[in-house]
Amino acid sequence: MRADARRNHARLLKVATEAFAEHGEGASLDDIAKRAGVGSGTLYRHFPTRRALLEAAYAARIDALAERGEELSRELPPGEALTKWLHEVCVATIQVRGLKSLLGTAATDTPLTTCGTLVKSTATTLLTAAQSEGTLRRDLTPTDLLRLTHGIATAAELGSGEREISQYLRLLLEGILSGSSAPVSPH
Amino acid sequence: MRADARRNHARLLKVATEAFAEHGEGASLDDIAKRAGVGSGTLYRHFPTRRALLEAAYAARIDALAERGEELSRELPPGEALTKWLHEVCVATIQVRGLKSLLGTAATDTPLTTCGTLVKSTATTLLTAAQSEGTLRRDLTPTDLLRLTHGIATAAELGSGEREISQYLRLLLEGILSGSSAPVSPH
DNA sequence: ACCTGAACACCGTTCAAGT
DNA sequence: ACCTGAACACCGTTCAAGT
Repeated sequence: MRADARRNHARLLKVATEAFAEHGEGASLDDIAKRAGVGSGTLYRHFPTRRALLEAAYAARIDALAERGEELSRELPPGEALTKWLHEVCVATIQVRGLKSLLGTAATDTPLTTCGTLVKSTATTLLTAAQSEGTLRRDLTPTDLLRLTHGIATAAELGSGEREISQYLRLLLEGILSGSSAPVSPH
Repeated sequence: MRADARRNHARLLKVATEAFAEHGEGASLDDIAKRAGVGSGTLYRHFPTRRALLEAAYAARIDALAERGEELSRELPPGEALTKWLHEVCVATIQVRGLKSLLGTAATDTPLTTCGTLVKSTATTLLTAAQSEGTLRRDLTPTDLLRLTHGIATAAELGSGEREISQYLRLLLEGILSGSSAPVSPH
């Protein structure tokens, strides 16, 4: 890669991260190119689709989230590790604008993106451990778990945001019908 | 209202309903105006915002959903009525393109739209009945319930769609942690 | 090999002119 | 009182021309 190409790539990534954080995943691509000081064509050369740019901009974030999951699985009992990680995934989904749809792509049976594969792999680790321990239903796949977590984040987002995450996640974990006990709390 | 104004209003509503069904809530407003045979200004005169048009187009649908809830509350035991209604809300959320964001507005403490108020009122009826009966947690407000249902629909939408609704709704009702029993099935 | 920016198609919204 | 449609601002995407 030529020197100026590499520099443009880096600047685009930096500006894009800021733009997505500020305006969400719908941020103007033209504006990103302008702010990075390159022609719009250059943006499309480096990142042919909005998704590609979004992915590149948040790759580090996603990596950290996956790494954090592995860390928790080493440090805590399976049930607690899973609960805590799901909580952090929800927080990231809401708090980091533009991350939401990206995490949504992880919730498919065969994730098409690198970050999707990574997140799903972490979910699998935490889920199987909790299932072996006996604190999680066996009829639940990693895909189901990620979808439901995405749903909980969406539900919490309809409210004031983070405040509802703990509550709604606990409700998913315990069920909303009467008669269930409360084996694990999400905080 | 002048005769031509009333005719335009009706045509816009008809075309808009079709357009939203076909292209989702982001359907082109300009296209709607063209297909209705009116100038774009006329559309804005009748429906100043996209939301207003969306609401008008789906008002009948929402009314039917609320009415259906009242009907279920008369015909079935509270727990079953609630479960069945939530299932139907999820189906409508996914199946009827453009309805999703509209139902989202019902999930606030003080809904701003007529249809939001209606849906929330139905949710309240079903929820309080189930709580009185003792089959639903007491620490759950109608707003929470609608938000969680919206979340479940979103989760199911990440999959193939309707197929997952029953499963995910049951998981919310029963909880995903081990040790819970299954008092009510959503079908 | 890479970049630029004009050009094109599209969309939402407004408003002066018309009836 | 209501409608029309040109006009404006904006956006995504492509591509001929440049270096």
